[in-house]
Amino acid sequence: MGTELGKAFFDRDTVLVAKELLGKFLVRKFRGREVSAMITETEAYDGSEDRASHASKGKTARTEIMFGHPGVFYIYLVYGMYYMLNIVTREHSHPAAVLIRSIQHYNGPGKLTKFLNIDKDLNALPAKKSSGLWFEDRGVKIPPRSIKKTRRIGIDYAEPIWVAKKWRFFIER
DNA sequence: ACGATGATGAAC
DNA sequence: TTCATCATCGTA
Repeated sequence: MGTELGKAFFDRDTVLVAKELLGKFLVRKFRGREVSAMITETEAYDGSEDRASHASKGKTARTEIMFGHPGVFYIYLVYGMYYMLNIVTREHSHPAAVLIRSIQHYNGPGKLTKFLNIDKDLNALPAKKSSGLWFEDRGVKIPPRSIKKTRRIGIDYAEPIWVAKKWRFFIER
């Protein structure tokens, strides 16, 4: 079908990875069924200085995954009911990740994880077929002019300099 | 505008 | 051990 994205893809600049994930496919194999959808919206969280990032609290039981190897899923529960899907970027010890905010036909990070049956069971697993969740390049090219960037969503508690970063990317429809 | 609903991190 | 907060969403 497509080319599976390996560790090297994620071992790069977080903002670049967030941008390049647009147009790539998220593939989920669960209970014998395979479902896939194109990624349409992402957000970058980079470094422990980024006050919008969980990594700004330092290394804790929850956030240590962000300090680990690239290409590993970081999944957590928010508001008691929605799982957020992140993929770790950059080299080991540099905490960073990209939040997958939307896939085609499912707008919103909580809705896409529900649709793809993604929960904490996948937390800390690498993005590869044997994990049941992975990324594929299927040759879709998103023209640069149709990539929009804005501030990130739901992080207004952070300091203005971090709120102002235009690290949310999406494909204009 | 707000409540659902539970894990997390910080305070005590 | 308690408390406020939260990378959201559906209903209003």
